[in-house]
Amino acid sequence: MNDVFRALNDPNRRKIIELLREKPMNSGEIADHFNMKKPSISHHLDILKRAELIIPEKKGQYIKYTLNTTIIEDLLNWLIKFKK
Amino acid sequence: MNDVFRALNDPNRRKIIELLREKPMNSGEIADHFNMKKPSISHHLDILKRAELIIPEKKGQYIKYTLNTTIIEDLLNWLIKFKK
DNA sequence: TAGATATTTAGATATTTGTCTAAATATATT
DNA sequence: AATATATTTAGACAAATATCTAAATATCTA
Repeated sequence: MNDVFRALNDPNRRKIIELLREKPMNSGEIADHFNMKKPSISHHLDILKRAELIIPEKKGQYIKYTLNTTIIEDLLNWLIKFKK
Repeated sequence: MNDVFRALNDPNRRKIIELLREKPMNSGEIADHFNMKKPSISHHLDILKRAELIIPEKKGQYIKYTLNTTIIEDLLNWLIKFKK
């Protein structure tokens, strides 16, 4: 759960997962939505990957990133404890 | 939403809100559950307060902290977008 | 009012984090 | 094989963060 909170604790990374909610993208397409150099995007993707919030899939010279809703589900379950 | 994610991005602060889920407490009682000095607890409470995850209420010389589930609700709603 | 208890503020320090540039790796195309 | 495109790795640096000790503030009680 630590990695997930860490990953979500950055507005750029939250924006990335919001983009991937629409459709899977490669890192170049993601980068087009930001004023940030590619290596920084790569760094953010790495943190999201380690939290398993996104799944990379090699497609030739590209890597397609897909949102992993399973982890979101886990987070929802953690939070639901507090409701009431 | 930034302040909320920031506040939750620390295991000690998550433990604090888990404690407050059981019942409201003052900062001394909270501190008893940690190996941390009082000023550090105060710092964490401040971050949780700024995120409005906890509500302080002055009770004489104590301050009683209560969990604010409204903000948890907001967070749940933000996350639900990603489900499915 | 003096002393005790609860909490915060201030200032210091070590660690973590986000970003950059430059270079490396991997795959595709000509 | 040489060049182009996509992505990552390495290394540097400034800013943010978590913790501590010491001191300040607020309230209660004798």
